[in-house]
Amino acid sequence: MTDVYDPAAIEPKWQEKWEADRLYRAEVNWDRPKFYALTMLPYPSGDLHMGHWFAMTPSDARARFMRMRGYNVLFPMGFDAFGLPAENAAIQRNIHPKTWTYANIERMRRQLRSMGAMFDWEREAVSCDPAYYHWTEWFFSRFFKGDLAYRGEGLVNWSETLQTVLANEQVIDGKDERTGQPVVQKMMEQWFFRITKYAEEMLDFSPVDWPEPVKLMQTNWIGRSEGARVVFTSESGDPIEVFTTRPDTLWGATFMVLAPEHALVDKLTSVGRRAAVEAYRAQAARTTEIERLSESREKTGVFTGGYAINPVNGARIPVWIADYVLSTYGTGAIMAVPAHDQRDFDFARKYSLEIIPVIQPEGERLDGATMAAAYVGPGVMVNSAEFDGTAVTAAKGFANPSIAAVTGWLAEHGVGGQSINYRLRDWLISRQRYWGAPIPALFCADGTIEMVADDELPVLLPDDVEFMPTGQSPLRHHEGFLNATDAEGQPARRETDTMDTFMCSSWYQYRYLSPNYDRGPFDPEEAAYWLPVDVYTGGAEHATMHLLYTRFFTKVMRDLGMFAETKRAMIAHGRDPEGQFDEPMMALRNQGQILGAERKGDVIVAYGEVTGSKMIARHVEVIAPGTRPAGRRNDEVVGEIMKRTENVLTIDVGDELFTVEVSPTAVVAIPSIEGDNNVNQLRHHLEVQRMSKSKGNVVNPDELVAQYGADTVRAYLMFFAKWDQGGPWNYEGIKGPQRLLQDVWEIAQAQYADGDDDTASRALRRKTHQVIRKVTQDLQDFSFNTAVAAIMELRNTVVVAQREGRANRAAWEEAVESLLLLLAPVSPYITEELWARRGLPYSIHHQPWPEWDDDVAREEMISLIVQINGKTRDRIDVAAGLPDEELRAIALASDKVSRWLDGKTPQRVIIRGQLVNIVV
RNA sequence: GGGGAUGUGGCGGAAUUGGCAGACGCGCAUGACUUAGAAUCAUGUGCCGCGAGGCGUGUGGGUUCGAGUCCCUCCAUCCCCA
Repeated sequence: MTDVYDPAAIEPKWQEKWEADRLYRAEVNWDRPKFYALTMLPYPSGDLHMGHWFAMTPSDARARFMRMRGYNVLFPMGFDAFGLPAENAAIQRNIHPKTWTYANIERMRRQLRSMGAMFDWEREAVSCDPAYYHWTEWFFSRFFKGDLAYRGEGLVNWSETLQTVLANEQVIDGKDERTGQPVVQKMMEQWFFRITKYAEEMLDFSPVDWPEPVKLMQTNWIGRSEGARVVFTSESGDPIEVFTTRPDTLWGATFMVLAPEHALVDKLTSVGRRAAVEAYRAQAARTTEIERLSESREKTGVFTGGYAINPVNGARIPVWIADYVLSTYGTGAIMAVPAHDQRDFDFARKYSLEIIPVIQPEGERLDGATMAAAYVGPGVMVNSAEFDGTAVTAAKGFANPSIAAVTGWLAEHGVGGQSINYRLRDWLISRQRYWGAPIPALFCADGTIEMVADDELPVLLPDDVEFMPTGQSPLRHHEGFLNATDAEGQPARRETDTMDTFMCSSWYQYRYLSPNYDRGPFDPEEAAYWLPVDVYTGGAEHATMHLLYTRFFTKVMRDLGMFAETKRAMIAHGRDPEGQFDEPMMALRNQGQILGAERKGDVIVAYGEVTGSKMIARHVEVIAPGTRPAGRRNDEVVGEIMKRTENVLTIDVGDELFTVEVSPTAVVAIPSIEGDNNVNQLRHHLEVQRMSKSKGNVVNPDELVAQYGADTVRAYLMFFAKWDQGGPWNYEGIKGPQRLLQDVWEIAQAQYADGDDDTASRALRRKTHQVIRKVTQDLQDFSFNTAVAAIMELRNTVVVAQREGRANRAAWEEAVESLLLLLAPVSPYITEELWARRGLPYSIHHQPWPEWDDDVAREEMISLIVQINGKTRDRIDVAAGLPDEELRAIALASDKVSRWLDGKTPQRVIIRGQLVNIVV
């Protein structure tokens, strides 16, 4: 007798029992091997969506798998709780960011619990909690004292009308996303972290097991290039330093280009050119960096009227400014060699500047007047004085003899030398926002900057703040916050910028170790056991920024001696601390993104009056697609709804998008929905794209969980797509995992009549052991979809075995219990329930992972594949393990083979495993 | 624009080192059970062809006894950009 499978009854029951029993409490135990499994913490946006489940439940299954394999597993969870959306909510809906954030956290905690994950909630960390940001501030202070934090000039998005700084994500097409006000790029003094100091070390991935694409992206992001510094001189004697990867082309430098923001521009600009230069600088300020770097965009620039002297040959060359040179990259100035650099070439052609080839390819003569493109290949140096004839190879950097030779010459003559440049720039940490960790800096009356004393940390965010509709940080007007006293007791002004939230998420893996610890960011005793993170899971979209920042953070912590006590504790427990603090996460695995589903919009016919560029509709009717051609006339519009905002529709009428406003009294007719219809029931088109609240295509897992149970949703998420790729969401296939669990529910409680067929028993055991092997390897490799598929295969085999009843009871019991154990990490509730119902000891999640025996798993028969010229012509069942000669004889004896050979003699016979290929 | 990825049935996807293309699942079809539907069960299901057979992993080419897998070309889609 089995009752029906009712997840709504069993899931809450076990959830409560597990919590009461502290089943997932992870405690230091030096007698057991540790495993720190970490998954990226969510931003508390309000509701957990399918993307969170897709990221977290497979990570949880993996952590559970490791636990069953004997590891003491730490799998914590928390919230990355500072950030812009909370502040937007405050501005738009007049809710305090703190209220909004904590309400969301509370909601998401409940949703996270329903997942059935083995999170140790006693280790939860919330980054906006003063107990947390106390240490974020403390880190900042330490970084400052270690000369890793400094004040510098950085570009910000400045809105002149709002008098405020906007975040990059608030700026779209050079305008404020919310108000449409224009945004300009403005230099402003801000805080930076010296991440570039670690550029070289961060290029070394040898200690970590990370995906190749992530390592490649970080390597490109850091962008190391070898070259030379060269000091040019302006006519007034000011040095202008440039970095070049091609010092061997110095003799071909025919002009210089400075960034429009370069400090020397004013001084170099001649009286006659001043107006043009100023106009150009204003225009450049309106251009984003991405646009400026775009290679497809036409290069523009203006001549300053000034000249510089090339140090290698004394040539007098004109100095231009152009926005393709960035002040934040390199030295903000370049030497232009149009003959051998395509950007410089385009620029020179456009403005009729001189082009002098200095590298001659073999068997070809370049002519500056007629070249169609810059020459960037190998050759020999020419027109370069004593270096004429030096070989130029395709090698980059100092491995190229021409580059090495000229670089050495520059150093000898005191006009430059070897230099390594990185694309990576220092980390701009300042945010002109309220809802972030305060920067614990004081601006003293004498102009110096000091850090708030440790015993006065944390600098608390004041609660009594008013939010301006402009988005300006309320801290700037909060007298109580602004006014402070420095170490000498003199009045000082507090820093009102807060920290980038990437700062909070750069060290949370340490806070989880001891979220309530108050003598430091983490407890060294906990750290000595758990560190480093063994496997980190999260989205590939964080490949560069977050993962680069957190690596930098750990390296700084190591160099500032913050792990000293942890090392002592490690040694005391007999663990070697060597190499444990060079990297935060030893292994990394990425999941892909769940994209919002594509959906067609309703096709409608709207009748009404056209006023100006839109129609006010009196009647809107949904029609079957294709029944009427899209288009518009004076009083009638036909087309698909692309967008709907309240009662305003954007209709695709074929060749353009047209706006239809549905009047409040209009009749809306939707045949597929019974009764009276209203405008809100009209469906608009959705593209396949990232799920996000602003796009309105978020799939809420709560409803699915209510309908199918968390176990089924978990199994489906692991099954429906490749984990590392993700894909557009659809729940069409959820019936598969639902049937799996339904079948397991019945199998595990079925009465089994003992059988006595040895062959059947062996076959059942063989499948059981093959599946144990497959699931073990797949979970090891994060291949969740194939692991679930293998479990389904075992289910299929067991269902047939039950119907046939020929295998013996031992084989049956082994198959059924293995099935439950293999499924336990995927679907923890149902397996716990069935384990208990079978009278087995609590908890299934404390059981050891099943082992397989290769001998039991070995096939007895194989299907021999017989190919002729690589095409399969026959399949013959033969015993496994026959020698090649025998396989060859069997294959050649096949009727089908002789028919295909048609009397011809085989030239070659290739035998590989169970395949025989006959070449004719 | 730069960087990173991905293209396999109607759909999601599977396929150690180059070696049976399409595991597993959804969907669909036919049948069984049922007053009916849902659920369940059985069988089938890459495409063309009555069949023998042919064709098939985005496109076009190449290497090989043999290519989804390796090399070159082009096309399409997605993600990230301080």
